[in-house]
Amino acid sequence: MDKGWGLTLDSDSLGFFVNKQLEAKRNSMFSGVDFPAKLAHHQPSDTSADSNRAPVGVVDFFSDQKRPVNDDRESATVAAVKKEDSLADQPSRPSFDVNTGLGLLTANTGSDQSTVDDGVSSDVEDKRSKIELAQLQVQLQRMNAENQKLREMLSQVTSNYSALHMQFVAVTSQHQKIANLAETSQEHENVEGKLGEQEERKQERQFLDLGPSSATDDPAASNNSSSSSEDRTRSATPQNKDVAQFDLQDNSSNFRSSDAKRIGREESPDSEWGPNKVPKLNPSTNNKPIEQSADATMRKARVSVRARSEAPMITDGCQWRKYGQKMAKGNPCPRAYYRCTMAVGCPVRKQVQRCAEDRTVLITTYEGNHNHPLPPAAMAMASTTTAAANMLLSGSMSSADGIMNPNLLARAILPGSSSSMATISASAPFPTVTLDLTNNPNPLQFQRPAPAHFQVPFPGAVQPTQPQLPMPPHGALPQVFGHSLYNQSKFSGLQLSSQHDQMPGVSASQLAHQAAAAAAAQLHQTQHASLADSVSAATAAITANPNFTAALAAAISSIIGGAQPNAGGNATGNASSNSNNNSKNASFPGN
DNA sequence: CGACTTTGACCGGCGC
DNA sequence: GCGCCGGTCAAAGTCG
Repeated sequence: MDKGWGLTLDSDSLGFFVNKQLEAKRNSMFSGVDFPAKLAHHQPSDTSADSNRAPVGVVDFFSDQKRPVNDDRESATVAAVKKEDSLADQPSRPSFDVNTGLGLLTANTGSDQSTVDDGVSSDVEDKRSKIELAQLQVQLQRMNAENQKLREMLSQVTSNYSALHMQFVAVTSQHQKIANLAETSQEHENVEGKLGEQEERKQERQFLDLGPSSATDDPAASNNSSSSSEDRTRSATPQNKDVAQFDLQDNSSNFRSSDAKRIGREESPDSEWGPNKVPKLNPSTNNKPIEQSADATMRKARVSVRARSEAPMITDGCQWRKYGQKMAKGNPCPRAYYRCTMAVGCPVRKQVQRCAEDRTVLITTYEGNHNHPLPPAAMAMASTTTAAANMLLSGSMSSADGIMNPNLLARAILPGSSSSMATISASAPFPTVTLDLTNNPNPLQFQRPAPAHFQVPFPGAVQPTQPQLPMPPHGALPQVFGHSLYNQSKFSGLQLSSQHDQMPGVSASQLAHQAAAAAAAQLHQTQHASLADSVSAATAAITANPNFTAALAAAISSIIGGAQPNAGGNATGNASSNSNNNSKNASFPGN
């Protein structure tokens, strides 16, 4: 697939369509002047046709430089045309110039220098060449304008599609939620009728435990709770109640207002993490334990990022507080537990552990959604992880019956021989999207994306029909989806236009955000037929661009703080905590 | 002194 | 029921 013209949609049908249109335009445009097809539209997989079209003596100076962005080819073509134009008046000129590619236009004119006499005929030829060149320039300009329009159209269409898709997901989720609530509510009331008040409360608590953690009837009863940490006390802050959480609390809050009143500490952030807080199934209530279990599992969606780093922790723009460290089985390196401290009661936590096989690989697992505004640097990572979680969760809806078939997903992710791009594991306790950014031997190579490693394990064959999509509180995803493709095309441009983050007016965080946007959009697109290609494109966007890689120090986590200093000081104003952590984490796993 | 890390204890789930 | 294991708590220690 042609990656040219800044459209890196790969197998995306829309991009394919647009590229085909562009190709048709180019072919028709240059058909009369015998313009080398490769120059107009480099297509490595179709060299035979190109060679037939290319005149003798033409040097395809792009054939050995498979650069990802063809905008430069356009400009190079125009430059060549202009330069040729300037040289047209010279009495003698080389048949072609390997360095400048001027020979292309020499051949394009169709004039044979060896057979053209000096004098009048030569002047006529020159004038004719000038005219043709002028026409070519006009046509090139027109083509560029049309290309730009097509890009904008593509971006707009993609944006509209993303918006519609998100609306569809939201509406479907709402419908399913209502249906589930109606069903469970009816069963619940039946149970209530049979039990005494105390037993009733117990039942409710058990039901509500599916959402937030241990709900209590009153403050006195809360003392009976097995744990009453200050975190949980803080978590009772009202802000949590309005936050779109990742958890079953939506169900609980929507269940009945009277029930909500009995919840002393609903939406405890601690409830969102850890098997200890995993919803307890109550066999007596018989509330479709399978569905609820799967539902809870979906809400435990995690995004794991594997990246090489000597630093103890990746710098992702957020502030984290370490609250525990454990030795995990099967790994000599301890696992560290961090909690987001940028806002009181933020439910986001992460685990950091070095890979047992390769201790240079740092595995960072995120879970939950921030309930507070994020700095741009953190926004990039949050957008990416949220998008990945969205991809994972909404992927369960891609099938007609709403049940995720891991095999189908596996085939979608692993089409044929490209299985090295992604794997699926069903062994993880929680649905996890694993972004493996460690296998990138040559970040300068773009044409073959670095292997993306997407693990989308689903512990059970039956998945809930409605994942509770975690909507990013920071509201980054809409923009992410809306401009993803265009942004991604920009990345390629960055690779060519600047070698060391010298893009004027573009900060590292902006680059990171753009990168995250592209990655997020690509992740989002993985719900569709072009899953593997989208994944590869997203990963390519992440890994291919060295500037981008540096900029992503605060984002996708292929960029690591500490040992690999962040580009431009990481562009994160809140990295003090992390740097502090780095300095203090002398006993960090693997160090 | 506040924020953070360390680290042993604790808790609940799960498998045998 | 017991032990293992992952995750969390919280007191003590450290640091700026």
